[in-house]
Amino acid sequence: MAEIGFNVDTTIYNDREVLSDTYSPPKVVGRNDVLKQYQNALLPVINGEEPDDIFVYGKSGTGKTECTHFILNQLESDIEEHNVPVDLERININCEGISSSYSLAIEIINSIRPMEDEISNTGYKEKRVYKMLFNELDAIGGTVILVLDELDAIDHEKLNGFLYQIPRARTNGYLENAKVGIVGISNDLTLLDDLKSDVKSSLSDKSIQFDPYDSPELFDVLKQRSDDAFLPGAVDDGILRHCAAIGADNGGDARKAIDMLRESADISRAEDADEVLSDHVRRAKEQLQSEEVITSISSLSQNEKITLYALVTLTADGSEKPRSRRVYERYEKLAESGGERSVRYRTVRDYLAELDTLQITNRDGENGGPDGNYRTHELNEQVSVEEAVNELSGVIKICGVHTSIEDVPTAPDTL
DNA sequence: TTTCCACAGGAAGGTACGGTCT
DNA sequence: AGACCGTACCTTCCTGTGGAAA
Repeated sequence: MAEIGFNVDTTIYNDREVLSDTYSPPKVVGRNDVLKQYQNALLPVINGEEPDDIFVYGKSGTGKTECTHFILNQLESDIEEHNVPVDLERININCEGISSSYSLAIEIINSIRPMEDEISNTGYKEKRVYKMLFNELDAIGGTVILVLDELDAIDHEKLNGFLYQIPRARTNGYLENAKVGIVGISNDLTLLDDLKSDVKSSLSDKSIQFDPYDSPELFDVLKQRSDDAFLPGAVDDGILRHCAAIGADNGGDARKAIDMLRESADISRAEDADEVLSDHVRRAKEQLQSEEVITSISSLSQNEKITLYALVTLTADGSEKPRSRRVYERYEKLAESGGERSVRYRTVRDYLAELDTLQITNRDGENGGPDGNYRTHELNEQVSVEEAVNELSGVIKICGVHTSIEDVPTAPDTL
């Protein structure tokens, strides 16, 4: 048996927490222009006026959330420091997993109320929910900023209700004590297009766009973090530039670049290396891509997993880029063998579209032949068969071994 | 040129479910 | 207990597309 032992890290990290998602750096790097816009948009707050609603948009990892918290922290400390007579309360809601205005209102109510007074997610009439919400906000009083992160997670059209109600609550007499402003953070600009015109016009007045970071900006971000995170000599600027370049190639996402740096350093530390090397970065990149896909697979529904499993077995059978109909036929067989009720072809097409969106598979449109246009599907090159089969093991147990799954290679070869 | 075929995808509606209200 | 509410998941229907065949 190999000898197992733990060594205290004396060469790489000074403070690994600095590279975590939850860490807020004391200074924001490379976003001065948007911070200025933010500052202007929030001026009514410090003057005790009704706050404007602000719409913040940009791709993920462009610093929207970080800048929002930074500027609001700054606002709070300035109010305190200069004894400004403004009672400011901030309510942070992450909208991931929230599907409608109704659910959002309930989420806010429950975030204000103590645990024992929380209400359930369904059952109440919508009007009643808004009444409860306004009561809670009014009880807080003063200026209340609702920070709604990942607002685009909510079905765009279903957001109209909430975004219509809140700004008008005061004029309609539902709010007497509280001045409520919304800061909506979205990865998706089309959110604004899908809103009703009156809702849209009030939001678009104060919208702030976050562009993706370019490579030099990402370098500055990484440099700032690495100075605190690492011991001297552990990471040189060349490694930071490497991570920055990968980040810039992946949509200018600072979070991804920081994750890449941390993963590289973890690999380096695990190997007792004195410093982070390019090879560590390369392996970290592969590992993170693979992890992302595997996480997506584990979150799929049972039928989506069977659909993916159908594609895995077809691919293992040597069927290159099978089309939707072929995947469906295999899916039906698998579902049947597992005693599951199979869904219709139309639904499986939706599953295949979802798998493509999650980048678990690649979906191509083809034109030609007697069938006109059709779609073909293949596993994303980052998904190894072994990992996919591991993640789908629950489904495989149910469906049994009725296809040529025995032939699925278990070596970590990508297909 | 028209018709047919196989397909993609949007829209609307059905159903089951977990919840509250009266 | 039964009406009602919102949600998730799914089916059905429909329109549009593009190549082949008539």
